[in-house]
Amino acid sequence: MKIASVTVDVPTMQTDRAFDYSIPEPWQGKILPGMRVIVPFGPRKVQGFVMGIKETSEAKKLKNLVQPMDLTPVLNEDLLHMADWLTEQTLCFKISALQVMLPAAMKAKYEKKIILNPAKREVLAEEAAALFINKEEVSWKEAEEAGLLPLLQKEIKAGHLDVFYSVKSKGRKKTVQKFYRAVSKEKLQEEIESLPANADKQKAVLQFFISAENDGVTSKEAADAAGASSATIKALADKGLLMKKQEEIYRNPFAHKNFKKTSPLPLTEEQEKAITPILKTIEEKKHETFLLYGVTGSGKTEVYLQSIQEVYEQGKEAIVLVPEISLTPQMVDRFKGRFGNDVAVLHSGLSAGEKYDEWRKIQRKEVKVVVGARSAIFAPFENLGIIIIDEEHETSYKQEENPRYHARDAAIYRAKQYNCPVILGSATPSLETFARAQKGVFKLLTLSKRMNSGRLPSVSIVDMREELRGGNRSMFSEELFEKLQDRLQKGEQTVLFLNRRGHSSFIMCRDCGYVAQCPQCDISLTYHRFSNSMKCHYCGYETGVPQTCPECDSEHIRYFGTGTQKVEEELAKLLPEARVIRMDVDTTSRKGAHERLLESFGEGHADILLGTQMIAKGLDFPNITLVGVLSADTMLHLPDFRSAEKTFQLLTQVSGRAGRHKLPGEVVIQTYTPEHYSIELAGTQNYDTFYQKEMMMRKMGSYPPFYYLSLITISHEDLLKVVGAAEKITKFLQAKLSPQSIVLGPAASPIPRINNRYRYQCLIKYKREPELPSILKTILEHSQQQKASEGLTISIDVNPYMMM
DNA sequence: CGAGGCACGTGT
DNA sequence: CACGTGCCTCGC
Repeated sequence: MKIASVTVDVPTMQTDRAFDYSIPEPWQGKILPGMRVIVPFGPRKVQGFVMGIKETSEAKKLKNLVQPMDLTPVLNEDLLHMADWLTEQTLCFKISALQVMLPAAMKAKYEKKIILNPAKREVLAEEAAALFINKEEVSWKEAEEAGLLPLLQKEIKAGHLDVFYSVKSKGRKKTVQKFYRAVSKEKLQEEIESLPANADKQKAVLQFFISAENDGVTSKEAADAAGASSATIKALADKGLLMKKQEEIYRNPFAHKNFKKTSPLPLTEEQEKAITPILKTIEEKKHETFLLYGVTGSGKTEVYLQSIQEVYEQGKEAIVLVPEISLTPQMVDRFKGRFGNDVAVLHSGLSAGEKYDEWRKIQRKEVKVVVGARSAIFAPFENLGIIIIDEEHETSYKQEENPRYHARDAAIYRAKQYNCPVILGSATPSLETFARAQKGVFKLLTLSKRMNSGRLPSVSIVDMREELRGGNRSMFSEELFEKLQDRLQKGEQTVLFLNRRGHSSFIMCRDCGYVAQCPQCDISLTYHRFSNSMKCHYCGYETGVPQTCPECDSEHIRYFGTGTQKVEEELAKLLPEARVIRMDVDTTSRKGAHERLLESFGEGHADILLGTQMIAKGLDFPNITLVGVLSADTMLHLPDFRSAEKTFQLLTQVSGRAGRHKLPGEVVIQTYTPEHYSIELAGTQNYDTFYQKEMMMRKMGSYPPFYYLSLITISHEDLLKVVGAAEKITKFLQAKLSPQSIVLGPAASPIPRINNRYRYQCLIKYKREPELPSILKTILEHSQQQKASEGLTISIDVNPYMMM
């Protein structure tokens, strides 16, 4: 056992395989699969993952691996298998699959340095020597910026300098210095007595260390307790009476919070009925996927908690996935409240270091439950007992970069590895999931009643075209405005929801219809009030706001697309007495801002909560009795076959925020297309009818769940080259695929140009196409050669969610 | 991805 | 024929 087979951190097609390295003597037997190692690769050093250990190698000459980066494997065997599966499923590089499973802090940090050979300091050219005054190494970048590279290169050749490559992990473990008694308590007592009379500070500190239950305190803690300063502590340490030790600690993002311990609630009859088959599966150690289909407020979370309880009592672990956007403090509280310190939380609000720490808690088996966003599905547990995906229909479970995986598929794969159940929970399941439940692939569990005897809110749909005809040009319909006033009087709370996805704010000339466009992408520029500029969301292009129309010189420039700020202003005009909290990217970008705003609203410091998607989920306050949706149809017109489904889901979610407790709730949905079935049916909260109707539409369009999709996007600076390549690919596919499959395109992408690159796409619809992965791989391999020679980029998304 | 090699071009 | 610029190939 002395050869390690290693996947290197070089994401290209040619290096997407294992490379063999011999393991030098001191590491033999200590290098294990799943460890990160540093290996020489070509002239430099890179990070790699040990995939396996073997005796022999095909390779002619082996290099030694430099050293391991970990003491124990960071990926267990099951995760290594999962990486193979991910690679196959999403057609990504093995290295990308491995990296996505680890916190970003564990990615490699590369540094290239120039080291001085000390014996040669004297013979260096003057300019080069200037760089090495008082030091023996200079970063490559520094040398480059000084414009000294050609000179230094000569010196390197002459052997006066050396190039050195270093590989480090980005993340740092946080440590703290703690002080301990260096001698016995008795000795300390003696010391106190022998100290001069005026040294009362030192005496107090020593007294503290004598009486302290367990020593091992930070300098600040000791100083505060004894009323001394850190200098005193240091003096005592220098005398050899105290000793200091550097200890590793976890960053604790929840340090300031106390979690109220909760115990299992009595289940309703419905919940009882739903949980029974889950518990049975856990007991029998079988894999099964459940769809927990429960209306908003029906108590799905309690079913999750009690299912986890069962797993927990068996000594097994649980993963709970939650959409990033609803990983709110309220949600975290519920899990921490039940399972206390046995819960790790992974979400984007944490710093890289905090995420790393939470991850290490999991790896060291210090926690049993992980609550996190998409990538938490890769939590390094080894004895998984259950996986839960809340809000199963959320599109954020699909990763939009490589590896383009869907957490739902990953969850099912992992659950099969451990013979444990998956619970998919939603009030508005994705069509794919519900169809599978109907077919019996998933087991359907239903919760049809609200807890707290809350009734579903009554919903009224307002036709904004009528309002306009009636002379109301404001963004509030008469009905919504009256209800707003009413709540204000009663002291009840309102949530106003602004759906901005699709349309963002843009500016348009009212005389000639000119809309500011990005010069590099075929998309309108978005108006950013904060910086008073126009920005492109795709390439980052930024320009000033035109005062007059560049086309016709008109001064009638109008700002379109109601942003939250604009609504806020209008509210201030119409209802000056109302206290409004606005939640959008601007007000929540600071760490913890999201939490503070919600808390403040929950405590009744405001009458109206105004926001974008981020307030659609999870929000659960008893005093909310009115929900207003200002423009329900903005995303209905996106070029996406899921737009009706997304609209229905969003409206249903938002409506579910009202009347969750004693007070009955009302919902007002404003729209320009009240006749659309997704809006009409969201109004009556009728998922089943929506499902039927939408399934018909999908069947007619040959879309999922009737067909699978794969999307190929081709991009290049030259439009002709793109079209040419896209046509070739389409022809190739048509020739290779079975006649039952449909190949659409090539057609320009919905955003035909991004960053000066034209984009064409080709969509494959298929029911059964076992050869497709290998066909797609061929296309990718072929494109690799083209990429070098022509600069073509081809990306493939299996089961895409974004058609852009 | 990033280095070193090599096939060209320019300038002498 | 020395040296610079850009493309191609290779990496255990």
